[in-house]
This record gives sequence, C-alpha cells and structure tokens, in this order.
Amino acid sequence: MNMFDINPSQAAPIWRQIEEGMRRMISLGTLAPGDTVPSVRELAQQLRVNPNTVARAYQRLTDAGVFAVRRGEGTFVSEEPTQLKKSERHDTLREAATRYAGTAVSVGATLDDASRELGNSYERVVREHRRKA
Amino acid sequence: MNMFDINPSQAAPIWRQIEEGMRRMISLGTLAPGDTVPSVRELAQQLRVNPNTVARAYQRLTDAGVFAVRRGEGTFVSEEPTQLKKSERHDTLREAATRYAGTAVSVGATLDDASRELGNSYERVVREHRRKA
DNA sequence: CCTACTGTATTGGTAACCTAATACACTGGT
DNA sequence: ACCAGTGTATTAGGTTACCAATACAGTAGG
Repeated sequence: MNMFDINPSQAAPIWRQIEEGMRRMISLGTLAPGDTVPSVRELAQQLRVNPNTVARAYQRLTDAGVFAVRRGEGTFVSEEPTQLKKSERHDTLREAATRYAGTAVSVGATLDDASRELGNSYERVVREHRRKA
Repeated sequence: MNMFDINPSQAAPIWRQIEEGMRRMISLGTLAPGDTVPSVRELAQQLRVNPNTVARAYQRLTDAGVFAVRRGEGTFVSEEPTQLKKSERHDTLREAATRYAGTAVSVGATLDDASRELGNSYERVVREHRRKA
C-alpha cells in the first residue's frame, strides 16, 4: 500500500512523522484493525529512510498498543487499536492548540484568521490521506 | 517589567520561546514601539537562563527589524516594528495550522473539537500576556 | 537445513542546544 | 576620568536527540 509522505527538512523528527502518520491513517479508517503494515525495511526503502527510524516509530506504536507484533512474521494493526484515553487525547490536543495559538498571536493573526486556516489545513490533511489509500 | 515564562523542558528551544514571546507582546500591544526592553543580562537573570541565550533571541529580533539597538544604551522596540510580510505571515500560519490539524486528526478529533480547543487556547494565551503587563 | 524475510539491539558519528567564562567597544552618569 | 551598564564576540564543555551501519534473534517456507 502507498503510505504518506515524510519531510526530512522539518522540525519534527522523522520517526514522529511516521508515528503520527500511522495514527492518522487509523483514525481515518485507511488502516483497519488486523491489516498488515509494511515491514520496517520496506517502508524504510519507500520513504528513503533508515530502517532504524521506522523501527523506532513501530516500537512506540507497539508499546502504545496500536500495533501488534508477531516476531518473524510482521507487524499488524492491533485488533483493539488502543485509542488514547480521553484525557490523554484532550491533553495532546490542548498542547498542540496552545502552540498553534501562540504562533498565530505572534504573527498578528486574529482568532478568525487562525480558525479559517485551521479549516483549510484540516480538510487538506484528510484529503491527502484519502488520496493515498 | 514582568515578562513571560519559558519552559526549558519543551521541544522548542529557549531562544525561540523568547523570540516568539516578544513578538506576542508586541502584537498584543503590551510592548509598544519605542519601549525599552530588559537588558540581556537582566532578562537572563529573570528567566534563570544564560545571557547568551537571551542575546541570541535579541539578535534575531534585531536582524528582523523588530528591535532596535543603540550601542551602550540598550535595546528598544523598533519605531516601525517590521511586521512580517503578509505572505510570510500567511506561510507561517499555514505551516502551524498544518501541524495542528495533523495531530488533531491523529488523535481522532473532529474539526469542531480542534476549533473549540483553538478558541480556548487563543483566549488563554492573550489573557496570560495581559496579566503580565 | 537453509534461505529469506521479520523485528530488535548495539554502537558510532553528527548536529543542535544550553551553559559558562572572558573579553571588547560603546554610552551615560557621577 | 572613572565606573557601571549596555550589546556583542569568542571559545570551550557537556548533554541530548537523531540518524546510520551493522550484527543479532526469531519465524516461515522451500
């Protein structure tokens, strides 16, 4: 399956981009429970990235209960893809919102500006993932 | 004057937190053109940070035309605090919005969720800065 | 068995950041 | 003239994160 893109020239480390990309695909249903996930080396080659970097993302997702591993066989989306607890989800969302609001204010954008831009980006992110499916 | 807070245990480097904090105070009018800014050593002591780190932030703001320096006297908010060009402002806003939308989707938040949280954060950021004034 | 594929562990290099200690040139007030 | 306060420059050290290269361990299938 064709996966998302990663951008090496970005602040966020690659392994986090991979981790969040996977979470997005699951949230959007592009990746369903029980589906097989590209092997570490395969995805690494596809993204032009070191296998270790992919492995780190998979490791974290496995620890979080999102992925399930059968050694020697491969990695799969967990049957019960552990969603983050409601409180955790809210915390991460709040942190991200704080960062976004902070930069918005720093460039002199109004709340309406920020909201409008958020709408555009949200739609774009969703569309981008649907396209890859 | 009492300035903002910085959080050393955060992804964003301290010098950037200072830089953005200053920009926010200007955008909100807490810091007006011609106002004097705490000296490098003074702010460093106030934030419990190395003077070099503050100097780096001031340097960038001066290069950007936001601050003006009179050698031996101190640093001031530029009389014509160079706002970023409209295109640049939009670009940074768009990038930030993309990051925010990305994590929002990854935690399964709807656009309404993200918008609501953005509203809260925006208000909070503004209030936080007003309080310090 | 042996090969080819999984995920995992270890190690090393590189870059960024922060801190620290000095030193310099300039200005204002005493 | 002196001194205290500015911003600035330089050098060094230590920590941390990221990425790459390599070797290891397990499983499936011919």
